[in-house]
Amino acid sequence: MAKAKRTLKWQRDPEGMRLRILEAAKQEFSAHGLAGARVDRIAAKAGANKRMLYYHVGNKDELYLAVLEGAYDKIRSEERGLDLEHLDPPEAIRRLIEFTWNYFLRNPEFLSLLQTENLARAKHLKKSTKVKSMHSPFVEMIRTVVRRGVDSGDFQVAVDPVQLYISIAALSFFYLSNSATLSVIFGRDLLDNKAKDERLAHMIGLVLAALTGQSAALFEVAKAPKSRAAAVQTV
Amino acid sequence: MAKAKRTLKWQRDPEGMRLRILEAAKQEFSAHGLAGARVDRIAAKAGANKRMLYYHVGNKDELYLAVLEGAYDKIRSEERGLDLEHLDPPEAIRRLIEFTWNYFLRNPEFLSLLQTENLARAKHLKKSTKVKSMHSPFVEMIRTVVRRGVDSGDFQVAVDPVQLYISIAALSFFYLSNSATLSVIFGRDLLDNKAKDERLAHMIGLVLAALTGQSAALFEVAKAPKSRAAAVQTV
DNA sequence: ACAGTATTTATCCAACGGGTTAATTTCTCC
DNA sequence: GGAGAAATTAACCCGTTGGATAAATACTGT
Repeated sequence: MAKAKRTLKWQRDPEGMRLRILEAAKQEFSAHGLAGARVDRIAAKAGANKRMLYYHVGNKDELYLAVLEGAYDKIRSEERGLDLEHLDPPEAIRRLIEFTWNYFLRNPEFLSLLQTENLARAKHLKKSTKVKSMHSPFVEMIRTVVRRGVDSGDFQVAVDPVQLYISIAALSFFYLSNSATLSVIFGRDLLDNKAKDERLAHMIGLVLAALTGQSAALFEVAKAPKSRAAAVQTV
Repeated sequence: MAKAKRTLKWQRDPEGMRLRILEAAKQEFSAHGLAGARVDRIAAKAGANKRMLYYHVGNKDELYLAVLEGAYDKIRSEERGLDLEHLDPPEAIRRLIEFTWNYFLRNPEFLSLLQTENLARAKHLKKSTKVKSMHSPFVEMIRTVVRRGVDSGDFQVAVDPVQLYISIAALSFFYLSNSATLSVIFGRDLLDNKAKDERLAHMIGLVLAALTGQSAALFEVAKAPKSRAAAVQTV
């Protein structure tokens, strides 16, 4: 009784509320896409009233854009924390692939949001000056790493850093974002631990083999006796 | 007058109608996703009445599944038409990459549909026994090509064919399906002809370099004089 | 303590959207 | 040539949904 009095009817918490709204919106948009997302569900998940969304962020589209900007902001921030410049080039590339893979694994909503935004042909992203100014540090990182690798003789090729960046992202992104349909097609779970480990090893092997020309050392199997090669490959 | 009499009010054409409905539905679902698609728009695009959709195909979900099944059917059919078994292994892989790239370019709705279905975690695909039974011939193709390549000494590695298949698809798929956001992020059009040519060359170079270990021959730039290497790379 | 403002709640509503019902027209086969 | 089935049209139904309005409640500074 006395307690009920202390917690009157509600407390003010604008910042907390805004964060809860954005978090709820992120979940809702990534789970259902833009058209499939329900404003009422976002409000409910945020423990709020629907009116609050409009008060603190804006209408559905503005809400969506805020979520998208937040997602880019987050990955850019983590990317900046990765220091690859001083590693030897093959190790730097390996770390880059591992980071990308793990980031996507840890943030599946990011993948969904990008898929959704691309379905919309980046209509919203184009309007966001904020995101346009958030350049990934990876392109320059890759450029210098590749240059160093070529100079040191580790790498055989001076590959376009943008292409390489896209390729590294692609190898992880597609596997994870399309794992649902791929798992059905192949009739096996691509997301169990064994499959994930194999995928990471494959991606690292593929990219490093291409750059260094040392296929043998990077994929498990080399030009070993054929019988053994056949045995080791995982299928 | 006499003519107007001949074309009374409408003609019967169940097969044609069904096809027009499915084509319209494909466009609508790929342009707007499942939740964003509008049944009325599909009807209008098909030059039909909304009731016709339900009469000839079913409700929205069934319509969507029919479209999805049609999309898989089409790509599997074209895949079967590709005969790579008798080519020498590097050439076979090159053709495989080119086919994948061009198929995705020619059928952007296929990409969108897959994105949409993955956003839905393959909920509909799982219910389709039809699609589950449509195995891609590429996995076995790749398996034998890789085996031949290893035996002949063209390839240094016996890579898992499923992994390679996914990787080849990934390199094209991600680039194209995410070209809208990537173009904004990089501030350049990834779909103009020059960019597309470069992308195809990059993908072929990457995969073949990894398999053969001959990076130099495959990417444009080798361990040439550094100044030249820097000049040639595109960025 | 109280006036003014920021924050939150409780309703409401008009448009939309998927789906249905019932009537109408064309075709086919006897 | 007409009866019955197949195909198509037109109109309607009703729950949902994004968004708006207005009133209530909790802070803040003075």
